[in-house]
Amino acid sequence: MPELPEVEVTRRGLSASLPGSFVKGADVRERRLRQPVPADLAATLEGQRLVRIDRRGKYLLMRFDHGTLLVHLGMSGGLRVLPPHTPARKHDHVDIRFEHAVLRYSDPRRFGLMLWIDGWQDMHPLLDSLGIEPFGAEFTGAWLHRATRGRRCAIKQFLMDGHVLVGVGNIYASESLFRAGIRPGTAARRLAGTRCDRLVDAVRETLTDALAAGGSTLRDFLSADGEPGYFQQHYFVYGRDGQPCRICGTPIRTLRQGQRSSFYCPSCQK
DNA sequence: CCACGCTCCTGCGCGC
DNA sequence: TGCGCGCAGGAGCGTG
Repeated sequence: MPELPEVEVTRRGLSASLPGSFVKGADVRERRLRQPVPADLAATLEGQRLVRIDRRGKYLLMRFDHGTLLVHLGMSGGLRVLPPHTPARKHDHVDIRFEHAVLRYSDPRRFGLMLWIDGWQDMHPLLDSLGIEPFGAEFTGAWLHRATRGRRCAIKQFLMDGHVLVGVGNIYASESLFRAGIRPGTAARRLAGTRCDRLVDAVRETLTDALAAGGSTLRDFLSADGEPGYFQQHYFVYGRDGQPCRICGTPIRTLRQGQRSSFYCPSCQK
């Protein structure tokens, strides 16, 4: 499932070939995503040049001459650059046709999103309330310590709250907490300053490693050129219930938090 | 403001 | 071999 590293890998992949190209047309085969794909998307995009691609959290912001195509990959979404006239398969919902390539959006579970915003000012409710970026200067131990004061929720759920911090989903939340030596069920407000420092470092390291490995994958994710990422081979705890901790050998345990599975080592994490 | 649970959707793995 | 079931999950939204 695309988390921040996968989205960033996609952004870089697309940015290598598409900017500067003009849209010849678009084909929307399935409009029913999280919100409906605009009915007039093809008419809107036709003739516009793709200038560049930005990212905010897990949203991709494709900057065209007159506005921004906002794309979220949801759970199972992917964007790929393909040769013109490549036949569409099941779940290939949207094509944006450029002169020398087609940008294809596929999303079996249709949790993704594709919306048009006029201009480049990112005036959209979905973007207004997003939290801070994990690679931004604001994200420090001091910030985390302050932000968690009074919060009774578990630190794992706090990390995954996109209105606080963007880009950390279920997989990397578990992985980051393992690296920081903090149990996922710990109440956010009980973290002392030094543990906040350590957690901030762990989040950055986890995301950096995932990015360097090309993003992770469960089953669905392919980067922009169609190559799967390989970070999943490096998971310390995610999906490893009952298997020995890679550090100390203690069996990894699982925990249900807010309808999500968390994984942790009862020995390495306190 | 905060915490929590529900919802969207499809593919896969499991048990029988 | 096939069927039905439960699970996976980002994030908005409604409720208390």
